[in-house]
Amino acid sequence: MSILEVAREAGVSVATVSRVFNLPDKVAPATREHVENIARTLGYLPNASARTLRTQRSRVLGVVLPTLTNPVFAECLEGIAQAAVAGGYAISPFTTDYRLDQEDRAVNLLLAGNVDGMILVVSNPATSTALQRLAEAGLPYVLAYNHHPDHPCVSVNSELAVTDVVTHLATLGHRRIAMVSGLLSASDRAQQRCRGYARGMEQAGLRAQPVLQVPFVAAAPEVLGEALNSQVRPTALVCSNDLLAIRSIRAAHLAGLAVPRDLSVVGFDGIALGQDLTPQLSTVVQSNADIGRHSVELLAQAVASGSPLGPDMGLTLAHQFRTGESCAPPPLSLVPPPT
Amino acid sequence: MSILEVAREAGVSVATVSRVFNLPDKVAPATREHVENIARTLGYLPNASARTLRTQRSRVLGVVLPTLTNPVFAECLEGIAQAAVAGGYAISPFTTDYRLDQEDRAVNLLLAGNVDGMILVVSNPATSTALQRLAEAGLPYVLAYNHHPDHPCVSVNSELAVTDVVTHLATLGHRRIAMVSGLLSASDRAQQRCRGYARGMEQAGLRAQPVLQVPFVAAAPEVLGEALNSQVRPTALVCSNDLLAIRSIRAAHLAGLAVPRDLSVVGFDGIALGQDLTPQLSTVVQSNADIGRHSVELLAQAVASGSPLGPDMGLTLAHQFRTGESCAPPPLSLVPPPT
DNA sequence: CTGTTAGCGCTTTCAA
DNA sequence: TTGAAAGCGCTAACAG
Repeated sequence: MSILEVAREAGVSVATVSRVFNLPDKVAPATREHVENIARTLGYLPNASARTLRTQRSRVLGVVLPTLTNPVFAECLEGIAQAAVAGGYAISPFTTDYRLDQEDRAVNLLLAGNVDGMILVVSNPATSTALQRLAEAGLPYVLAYNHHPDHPCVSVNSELAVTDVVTHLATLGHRRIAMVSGLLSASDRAQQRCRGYARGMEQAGLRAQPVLQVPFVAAAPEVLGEALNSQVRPTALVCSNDLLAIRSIRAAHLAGLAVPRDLSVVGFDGIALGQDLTPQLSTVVQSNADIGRHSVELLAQAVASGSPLGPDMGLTLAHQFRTGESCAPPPLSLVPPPT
Repeated sequence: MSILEVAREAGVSVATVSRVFNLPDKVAPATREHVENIARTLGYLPNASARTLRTQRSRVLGVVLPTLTNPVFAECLEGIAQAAVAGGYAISPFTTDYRLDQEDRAVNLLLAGNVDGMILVVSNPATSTALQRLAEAGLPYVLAYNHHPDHPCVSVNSELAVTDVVTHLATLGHRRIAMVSGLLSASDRAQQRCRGYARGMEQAGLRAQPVLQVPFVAAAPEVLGEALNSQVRPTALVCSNDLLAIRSIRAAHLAGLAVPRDLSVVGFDGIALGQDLTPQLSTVVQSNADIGRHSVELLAQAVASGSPLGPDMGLTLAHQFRTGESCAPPPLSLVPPPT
């Protein structure tokens, strides 16, 4: 079913059929209706590849993110998908599983695939070779969740958010507050959040503890179990993300501690599920769908204007602390007496 | 950067360059290396749209699913994405939010987008107009999670699985077992699972109760609260999916009931998160990633063979019941005395 | 083993 | 307001 058959059937030229779909105003109303009818009865759908080849515009946005297994990114992708459809774009997502070679591959595939722009969540913008090549390619792109002065980023101020969380916990009376993170090398987000922790502790006049690094999911109970069984165990855990917070709560349970009675736990991301848990997750809420939506909008804008996004075109979205049920004042017995 | 420039630079014809990328064996090794070098230094990437237009093959698979907000589908999409990359395909996902008009739209967009095949999770295969058109279009497609004799489906036997769950609960001593479902009209999955419940109850010689329908997420505490506060409240809840199970546990908590002490709750789907919760979710586990992977493989096979998948080409994957911590024998006080 | 060439389906000047 | 025709970048006969 090509434009040619529609043209023949309608007794007009292919140019006219094309105009009916792309510049309807430039076609006489009668002709237009006629062509539209023929097209409909024939079930004609303009061929996207041909159009892309001709116009050098695919109306497809590439998306590169670590995994859909973490609801943060699933929520974000949902936002991207919605905004894309609304803007007349399709998307082409790739998953990297936090691996740099996969980042590279995805960007290549996308570049060859004629996407009009890309949204990516990279491990580390400062060192990503994929990002480098992309920037050189002159294709519009925007980073989501990352943060870097040389690139347009849509994110929240993670560092500040975590600092505030620590302050909050300190205000509740906590003194031994620990940070739980995934592999620090795996993402700049993790690093920012740890910096926020360090700053928060400093501001509260507390001594920062070594970050509890959970190298992979299954290691959580072990790593945390050890920390929670120590003599001077923390009374509060600041987790770098919600998934980690959920596992920390589990680890606490396995160690015989109740949350929040014996231990407070705070997450980061605001995944929807957090509110359905018992205890409801206390967390830093960012709208993941909005991060996706705004990324699409920036990109659409760049595509329309024909120029890539400058590093200053990024967006820092608002975040907020949601007081759930997983954090409370420390057990009295564990509050050190004033000195 | 087109094939022409590479050809010029390498001093060969475009045909040779094309062969280097598509039929490397048909090119003299020396020429091949030479062209490869030129292509690399020029940063040449073959244009996917042009190739698609010429070959009528896009190496893109369309995906239509309800939402990424439910980890079931996010896990499935992750599986799809992985298998697709492995098979040399890109994917183009659309989200329908369980709306039929969106299903329709997505299928249209995908049809116009020259995808080589589609994986879809529809509301109801029996009534989906989108599915109808797709089948007529002669494009390979496969349904995931759905179940219907006229279409190739990759799924587990939900009905049987739920029947077994009910049997299990009955064996534990439960008599008042209720079914919790989302809108029954929203999906054939929900209907199958409810049928499984009815059958299980019948087999156990128990009286099936009216299904507790939770029309939308936020309504869970209300609907369930009412049921759980009644005089003859259920001692066990069979939930149509894990998200519903998680909310049911929350609702129980709000109603002052502890799970599993006062109430047993079983889910369906086996989302990864279920194992990190306390209590760990008892659920029917299906490998969502595998459902995605197998769908891709079937589709790839169909594309390779040039013919759509017949209705009998589907796959029923294994499921298993995972005994978590959310189900236990009923409280003794609530077990009716033997008659 | 390599080159020439005809389109794939569409948009877009340019003319009429 | 409409049509004729060029060409986007690529692959695949076909010829050599």
